[in-house]
Amino acid sequence: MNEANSCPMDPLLQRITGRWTTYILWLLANEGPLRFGALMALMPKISAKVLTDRLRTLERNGIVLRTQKPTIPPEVSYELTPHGHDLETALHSLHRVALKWHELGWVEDEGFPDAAVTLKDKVLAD
Amino acid sequence: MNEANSCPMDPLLQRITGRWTTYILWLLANEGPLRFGALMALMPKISAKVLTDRLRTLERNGIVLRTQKPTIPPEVSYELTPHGHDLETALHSLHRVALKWHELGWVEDEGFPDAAVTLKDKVLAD
DNA sequence: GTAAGTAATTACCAATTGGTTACTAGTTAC
DNA sequence: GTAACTAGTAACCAATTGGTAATTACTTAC
Repeated sequence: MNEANSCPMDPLLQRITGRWTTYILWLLANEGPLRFGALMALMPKISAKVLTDRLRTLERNGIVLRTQKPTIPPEVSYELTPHGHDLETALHSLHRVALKWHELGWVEDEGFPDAAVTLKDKVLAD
Repeated sequence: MNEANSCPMDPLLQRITGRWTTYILWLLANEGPLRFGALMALMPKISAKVLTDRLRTLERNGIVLRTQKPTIPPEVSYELTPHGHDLETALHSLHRVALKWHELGWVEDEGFPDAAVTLKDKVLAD
């Protein structure tokens, strides 16, 4: 587990992390199956192109299942596969951290309000 | 928590996920403080430029602490801040999934060997 | 007859990201 | 005297990513 080559964490992270990817997984884990349009509505800043790309990749990886009714207009929904459900514990754990940090007033690229204590470099005397 | 605006998951994920970022956090969580060179050795494919960038961002966000001895040659090491330690439970949970999927033979962009069951689109009759 | 609704895909362009090479500093070992 | 050691930084270029607008298909409502 000490060499990147043999550590299974790296390939996993490459596929489930990244802009939007983990958030999509969290939404599916937390809310259950969602239609394409519902996912778009839950992520106002994402474009259809990127959402499609992320869902296709997750599908290829066996993490998300796509279900379509070939009607017009089409109705397509997405849910976690049985394997995808393996991620739920970790996602809920991350969510707990998110809530905690939110309460603490954590801000992106500014850190925590108590930053004076934790943010600065430590410089050890020579 | 249903609107992306108000959901604290999105800002958290934006800062701790992404190529290499989560893996760096996992290494620091799992192995303790590590020097720059040790991190490079554990990630043969990362470049110094990218590693520096990821560490700087994590530092700005109060998740990683940088400690330097101003000697020559310099000695710099990185560790999780107290807040950074909040992520340990989630990271270990992800690691458990990584081990399980690895055992199941999961392959990036090919999914699981039992893909026939989970990978294909479901098409519901009209 | 015309517009709306859904889940995309395509093409094109702009922005962001990442790779590579060279360079730095002061001490120690050869 | 010269090379190695460490943790970067800067400059430049190539590759990847993402945004936007246009388009599709058929049905239903106005």
